[in-house]
Amino acid sequence: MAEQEVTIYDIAREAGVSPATVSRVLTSNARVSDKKRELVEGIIRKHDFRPNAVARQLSSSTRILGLMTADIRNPYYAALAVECEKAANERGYTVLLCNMLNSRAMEEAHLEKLYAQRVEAIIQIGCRVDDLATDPAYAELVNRVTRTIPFICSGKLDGTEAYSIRIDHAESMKLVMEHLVTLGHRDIAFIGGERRVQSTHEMLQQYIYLMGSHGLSFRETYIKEGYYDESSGYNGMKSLLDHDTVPSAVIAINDYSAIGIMRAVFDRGLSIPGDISIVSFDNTFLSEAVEPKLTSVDYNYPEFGKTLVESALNIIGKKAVSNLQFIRPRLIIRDSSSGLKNFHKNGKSCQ
Amino acid sequence: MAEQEVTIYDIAREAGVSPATVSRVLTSNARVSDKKRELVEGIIRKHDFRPNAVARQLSSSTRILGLMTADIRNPYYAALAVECEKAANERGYTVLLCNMLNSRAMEEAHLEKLYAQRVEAIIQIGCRVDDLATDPAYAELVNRVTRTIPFICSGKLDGTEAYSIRIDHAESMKLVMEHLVTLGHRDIAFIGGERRVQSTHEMLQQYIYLMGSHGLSFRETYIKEGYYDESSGYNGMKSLLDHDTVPSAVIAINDYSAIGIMRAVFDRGLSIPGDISIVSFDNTFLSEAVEPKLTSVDYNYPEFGKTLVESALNIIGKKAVSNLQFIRPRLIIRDSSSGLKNFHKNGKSCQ
DNA sequence: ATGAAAGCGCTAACAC
DNA sequence: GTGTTAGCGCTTTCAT
Repeated sequence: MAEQEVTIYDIAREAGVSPATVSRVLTSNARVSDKKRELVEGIIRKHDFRPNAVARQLSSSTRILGLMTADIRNPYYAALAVECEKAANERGYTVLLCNMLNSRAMEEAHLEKLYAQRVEAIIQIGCRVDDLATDPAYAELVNRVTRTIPFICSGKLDGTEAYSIRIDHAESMKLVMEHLVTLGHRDIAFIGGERRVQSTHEMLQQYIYLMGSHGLSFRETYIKEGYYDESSGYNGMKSLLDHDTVPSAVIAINDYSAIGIMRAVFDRGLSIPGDISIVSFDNTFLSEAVEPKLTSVDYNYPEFGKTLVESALNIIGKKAVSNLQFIRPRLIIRDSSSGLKNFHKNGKSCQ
Repeated sequence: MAEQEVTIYDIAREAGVSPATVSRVLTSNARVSDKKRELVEGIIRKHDFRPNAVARQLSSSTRILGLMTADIRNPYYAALAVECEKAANERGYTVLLCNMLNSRAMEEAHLEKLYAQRVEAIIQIGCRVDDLATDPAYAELVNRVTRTIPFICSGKLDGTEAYSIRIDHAESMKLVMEHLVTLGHRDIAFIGGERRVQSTHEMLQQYIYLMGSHGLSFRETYIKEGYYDESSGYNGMKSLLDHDTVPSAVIAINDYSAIGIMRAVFDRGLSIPGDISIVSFDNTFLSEAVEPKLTSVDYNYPEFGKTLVESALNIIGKKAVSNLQFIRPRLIIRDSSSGLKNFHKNGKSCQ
């Protein structure tokens, strides 16, 4: 450590050329004679010189994208964040990842930070942008940002110029419901999620609508609101088993809560999918890590990430981008769902 | 979008003061008269001015820490990365997070990037620094970096000036073995992990040693090498059940592979911990998400993250920091381990 | 306490 | 093709 920084000027002096020439071989934005190019490249190699990215960013563009996620420890966000990063890297961009950890204060702090950093666009996945009712204070902050920086999110922000690239949650629910109805299920419950969250709201609405349109009887008690974690699933399912007619199929708000639901089912000595079918959303690695493997709705993370990043870059490049785009979900059918009354499927009466 | 950037000069002109004064109120590094301070602050607020962080970084320090992790989608790295970020934020630092996605090419690319970005220190968790045998090419690259930037890692890098803050894996294994031996287990298997990885190597060695020191008979076939995922656990356990005397306890290389091991056990109609006890490492959220909940070794992520970051900051601040520090593991006892021959613990014969 | 001015390390006109 | 020069937006001596 502790060594004088080598700069472009040192290289230039040693090569007997101007700093501009060194810059040219570095960026290859202009032609330089082979002779000088090789000379300069040699000296750069000799000193292991790496141009200061901060200085570069100050005089040209930063080529940095800001990515704000709710909580990277959640597999859903981790999967999507990684895909965004891949897509960005492919286009020569770096991603500055911020974790909001479900704190509204951090959310604002990170937005400010990314703005100060003059990233070229900000992509936000989760948190305020997922609210059913937009927080006016946050909208105002975003409006400040969008005066100079494109803002793309996975949800919506009423009263702002935010671009939205979101999952078609109604379509997701439709895939799930049709799958279950086709299998013969008529008593279908929905566990987990908060109504104040846009996506959950849409799913809930679609769930109720489809129960009706399929001629199934809708019961308010078949909806168990909660959060998005294991214990929400467990508690929701437990209360369903305690106080109600047992449904033949359960829709979990996500994979994680499905794990809790499964635990509650097993606790009662019931089997999956023999006694109860379970279907979830997100299709994270958890879907394949549990037994039976979960039937789950997939959002095509590589494409989702790519769409977010490509849209950001197109907006930066002044190309026309639709304000609202949808990601088409698809159902991945595994072992947690099966036809009604299909007991003892594998010749086992328990587990 | 598209609006002329407001700079410190604009603020200065409007306030009738010099740019230096505006800078002073921004940084509060020097005293400014209350009168001018309030005047300037008013104008800053009026324009919602935020100083350009890139320009700041160029003229003073960046206050950025580079964090390289193997794969953020792995709950272990996610947990640790988040704690590092928290610790850094508390000290006024920003974290630039890089995902190596288990690719050696990305690992080098990210190291170069962080170097170019002139981060004040680089923390690497996972990948090359976890290898038993240091990759000389990577060591050389790191040596280049450490000429100007402190490098801290979770493993080791022979022949470099890297600081090491690592888990005491031998101690981890000791905790696990003593727990199992105390419960009466004598046939203990070890599933998952690669020998070429330093941590696995240490655990394996300690496992063999402790089998001996406890007078238990060691069988080579009780060691099933693999990777660190669910299917490694599943396949390892399956082969154990197929070809060998069934052990009464299994040590899993991590939570994720433990899930696979559990699946293989259940597939055979055996119970946990009734027939087989399972203990794992990492204590990620998965330990609590499965049934039965896993007994697992915890690494105190908040403290681990804090130690990494504090050490980095101390090195930056030229304070004395030990080249090698250890994180003390602790065992979290849950439901997947119990006394030998404790069948039908909960009155259930199955599941 | 405050202003003038010199960087920080690089890029990009502009001139030759 | 190549060098000169003026920024990019801020911080920080150095005077006053």
